[in-house]
Amino acid sequence: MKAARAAKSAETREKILEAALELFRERGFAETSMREVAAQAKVATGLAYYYFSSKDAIVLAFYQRAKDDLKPLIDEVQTGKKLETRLLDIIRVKFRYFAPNRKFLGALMAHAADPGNSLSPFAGESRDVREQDLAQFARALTETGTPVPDDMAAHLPKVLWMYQMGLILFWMYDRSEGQQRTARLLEASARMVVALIKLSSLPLLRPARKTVLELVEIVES
Amino acid sequence: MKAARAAKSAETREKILEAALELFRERGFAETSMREVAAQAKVATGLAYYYFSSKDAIVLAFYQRAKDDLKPLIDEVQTGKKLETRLLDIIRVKFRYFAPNRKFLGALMAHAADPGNSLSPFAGESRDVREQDLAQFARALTETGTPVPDDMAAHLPKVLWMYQMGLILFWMYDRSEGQQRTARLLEASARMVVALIKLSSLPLLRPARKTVLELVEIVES
DNA sequence: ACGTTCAATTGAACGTGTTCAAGAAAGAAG
DNA sequence: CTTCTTTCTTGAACACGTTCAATTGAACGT
Repeated sequence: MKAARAAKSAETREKILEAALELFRERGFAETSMREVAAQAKVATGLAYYYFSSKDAIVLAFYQRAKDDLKPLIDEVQTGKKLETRLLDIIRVKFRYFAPNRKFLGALMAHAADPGNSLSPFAGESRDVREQDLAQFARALTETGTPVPDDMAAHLPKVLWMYQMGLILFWMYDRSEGQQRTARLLEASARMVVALIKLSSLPLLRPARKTVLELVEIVES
Repeated sequence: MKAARAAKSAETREKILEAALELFRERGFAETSMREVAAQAKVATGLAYYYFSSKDAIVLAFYQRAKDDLKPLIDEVQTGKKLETRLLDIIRVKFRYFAPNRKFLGALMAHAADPGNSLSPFAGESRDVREQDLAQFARALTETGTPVPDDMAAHLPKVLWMYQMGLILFWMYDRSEGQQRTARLLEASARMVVALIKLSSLPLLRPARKTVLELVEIVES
């Protein structure tokens, strides 16, 4: 029986992942050792490394799972008629989903921020997550019939993705109760982002648009 | 003799700092061990910890020294008549100074990006550095006689500081030869930043300015 | 000169993330 | 059933950042 073996293996992997996430949530990422994770999952230390290539990889696995969990939750919310509503809904769904793990998600950011790591796990592994995010923003733009200048169309989803990432970073640092500061920033900034997109279609603002596009192209090159 | 003792102590500290920076530059931050640093400085491992509370603290010490080194270099350049020239000059001076250490400075960012570290060394220790940066941008604004709306005046230096930090982050990641992408981004973005500041004085744009200010105030609260 | 004091210095020790040689378990092949 | 192969699983071992009890040695009071 090949399937039973694979199932048992997946089960063990899951057991380790759950044990780790539980401890990360309780005690924090840095404060939890791989030995404790293994003990909690009732396996030997080395086995955690058989299933996960590093401690960071565990957080990354959670991140991958989040991608799959979030897909239907976001699809459910891709109904609003206005772009602003869609942006708010998409981002709020993510905040709600990640809320219990808010504190230790920062640990991932910390390592991802290290330029030395650009080739390593993160760039490659998190590509699917980013692709999915981009598709969601692209969908929100087209389905709401938001008019977008031709030269901006290719870049706008990525710009919205960066906007989202900035908000998530702010959210991870946000120590206000219930992260209400992030909530306010989200509302105010989403309004502004949408206003800017609308303004960008005005013929009068063509030079300004070209200037911004120049920046975007340097950043993405 | 008390002074001789203190001088010797400072000398040892300097010896360790130099040994560390040399190895960090050659081999990278993560790839250099504290034992190697101590060996290079010809002292015992523990002594490095007598002078520096952690490995990160060594990079921080370099960062502190940079602040003092940069002060006269930037003063020298605070002469341009136009705000754009000043911004370009100030930021270019920093790039030039940090260039040899570009790769390992990222290591500091990585740890500083961890939300769990907000109370720890970085927030406190890097305050002076930030204060000095803010003062430099404030000086550039006033000495060039740039007209700034009253409600923006208090925030603008910090906004410029954030702009600078964004550029530095981009620069640390920039793998293009001689970081030419950063050079181009700097030029294009500085032009835009200055244009935006000028536009912000137009009475017609008062509502837009208020919107942006609302965001800035949420972020800084 | 002699003991006292305290900054400076040492190297072993701790707990960490990670690796690895060795072994157990489970199918496949004969 | 026996042997071979592949997949899991183990725990000791490694190098790391960091801590610490112990030692040195220079300045000081007497």
